Amino acid sequence: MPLHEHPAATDAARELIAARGGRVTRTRVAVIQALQRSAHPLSHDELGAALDGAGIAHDRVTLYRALDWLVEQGIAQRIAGGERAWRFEIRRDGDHRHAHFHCERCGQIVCLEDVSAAAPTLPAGFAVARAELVLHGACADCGREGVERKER
Amino acid sequence: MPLHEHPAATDAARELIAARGGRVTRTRVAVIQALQRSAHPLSHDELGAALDGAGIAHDRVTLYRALDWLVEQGIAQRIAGGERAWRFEIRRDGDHRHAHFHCERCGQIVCLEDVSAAAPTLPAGFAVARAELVLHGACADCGREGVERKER
DNA sequence: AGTCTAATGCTACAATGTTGCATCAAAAGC
DNA sequence: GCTTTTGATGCAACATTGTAGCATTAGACT
Repeated sequence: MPLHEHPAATDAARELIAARGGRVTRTRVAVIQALQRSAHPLSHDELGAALDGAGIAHDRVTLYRALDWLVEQGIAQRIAGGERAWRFEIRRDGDHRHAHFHCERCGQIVCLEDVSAAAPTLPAGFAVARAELVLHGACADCGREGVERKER
Repeated sequence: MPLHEHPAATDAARELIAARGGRVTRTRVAVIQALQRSAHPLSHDELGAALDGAGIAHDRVTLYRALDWLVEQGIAQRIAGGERAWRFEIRRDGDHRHAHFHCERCGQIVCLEDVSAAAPTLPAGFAVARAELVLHGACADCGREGVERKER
């Protein structure tokens, strides 16, 4: 059992899962909590590290499948980031259509809560399910003068 | 030598390359032409097929490197599409910051020429180099009633 | 034609996901 | 509480997408 687990947060995660008729498993609970605690979207790798940190055994495939399920259920959402790997974040109430900033120096993805992708006019017949706006550049930390470029 | 090659288009591509001080090679010329001819951004795979069709021998690595060079030189640009693989398109005059539409049924990427990603207000210190706006949904063909869902 | 070196084409590898299948354990029934 | 059922897991093997190192080829220049 993970040390110092917060009961209230755990219960919220468990309910979120049970409400969808899914089985409440260590992996799913831990993934939801990790996503909820994080200020920015997490990659599969970062989530794996979080599970390790929580003392929860898992394997790559299990994590992929847990994430697939969460996305399918609308609990989490997948975003495309700047690199090849997907990143995941919890879907907050409402549509939560915020934009993301990808720092090309440190690789970090930051949520831009108050920036939303405007739905533009489209050719006839096109139906938009969701819009993804990603800004690429240098974040506040990396953009400062004198800051060493981090290897990445 | 490719059959029925259009001399004018070939010359334009050759000049584009030479102007950057690069060597004019079969691969680069063919890649530029394929990108110019295509109405939508092409994946690495699609480009490979195009080269095969033009009777131009190549290998995966060469194609990746040719594309890297074209992007580096500002001749082409990379976009993130809906799937894992990059897609490439020719950079037209000016900044060419148009948006893209990703059809979740047929996987196709369509350029939305007159939709541009609005540069939003950012936290202090953030510098935006480029913005990527991708709309996900169903394209005109796939959205029509009675159209069979294509496997993908 | 000969020289120089950027591009190419291997081979091998790395990163990110996916599939199939036997096993385990969460939820439900007894 | 014990058993059953089946969703979730863990493992092995594979698929896709992209990179690195290095010997060889072929543009460009003389």
